[in-house]
Amino acid sequence: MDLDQFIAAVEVARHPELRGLPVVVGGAGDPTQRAVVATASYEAREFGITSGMPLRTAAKRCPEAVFLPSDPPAYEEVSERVMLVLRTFPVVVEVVGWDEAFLGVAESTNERWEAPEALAEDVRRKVLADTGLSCSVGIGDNKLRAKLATGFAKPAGVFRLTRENWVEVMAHRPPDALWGIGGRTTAKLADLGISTVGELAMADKTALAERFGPTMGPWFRLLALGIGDKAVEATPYVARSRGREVTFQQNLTERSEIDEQVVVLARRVAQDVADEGRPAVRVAVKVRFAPFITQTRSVTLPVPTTDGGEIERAALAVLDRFEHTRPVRLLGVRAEFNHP
DNA sequence: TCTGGGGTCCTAGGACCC
DNA sequence: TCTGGGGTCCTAGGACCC
Repeated sequence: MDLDQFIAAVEVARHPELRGLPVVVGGAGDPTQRAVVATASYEAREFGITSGMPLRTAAKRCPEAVFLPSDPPAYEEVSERVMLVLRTFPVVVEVVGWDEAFLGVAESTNERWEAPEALAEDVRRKVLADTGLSCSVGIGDNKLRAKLATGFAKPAGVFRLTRENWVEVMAHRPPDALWGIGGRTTAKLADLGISTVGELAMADKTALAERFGPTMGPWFRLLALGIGDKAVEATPYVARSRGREVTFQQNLTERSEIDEQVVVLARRVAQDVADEGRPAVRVAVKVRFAPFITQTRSVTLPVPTTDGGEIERAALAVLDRFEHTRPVRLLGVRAEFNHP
């Protein structure tokens, strides 16, 4: 299940007068600031506005669009309501993000599998009735195919992608149509003479391993064959890390100011670590220098800790290891936990 | 089109150890 | 004399996803 234009839909739901207008949500809602589009309404997408695009660009494409600030707590709350609706069905629910979840239905034990479309439509109807939000449902014989199917189901529809129609639907598409292959890998594959999912499915395993490593190479081929996990897990997920980062509207040039901001971030991270109740084993600092040069440095703590002072000191020590020669555009601090 | 913030996982080289 | 083999940990960066 994937909610349609989720963030924009939440905003339109609480500002009904915006229905039918191009709505763009992102940053502080000010298109002159450094920020990107979180979600654009379908009306805004008509103007070529897409997620991840700088707000400034979006404003150029559609000056009359309504720009709204991003309000994560509001989206979190609505998301939780949707997930509660999903849990009223006889399915295993695995939450993937604010706007997505896998619904696990056992083929052999659930008569609904005979007509998964009927279940899918029930889900769509109940989500809409109980939350006012439109969603799309993809049906698949594994998670990869179900996930990709939601894309073909959009907006407000249902689509079934299984072993039966995989080749017909996917073989002619570029590799980045797959979930887990992006633009970078698609470009590298093109260098190997592979430009479609069908070609990737038939590619030489050894050649892929040589180019992309022993895990990724063969995995890409499996993706192209439509092979993937079937297990839908309801168990709450355990974080591997917690981080905070901020892009400054004006680059920082004073070292004292940079130190101050790292302390602010480290204290927030320390609070998150304390809330998590598990000790941090490693602290990483990210610096994006002007114009857009991103570097990270990190340290394994001598002793795992939840102590804010320790995390703060570690972050400052790591910050000191960068070569500070350019203005700073972004700072980030991240704490890592031991694997659960 | 001057490019957010929150994450995850993989890779590869060097250190270090036996 | 001119160089083992395996394993683990640490670190930086890349790629991807929502």
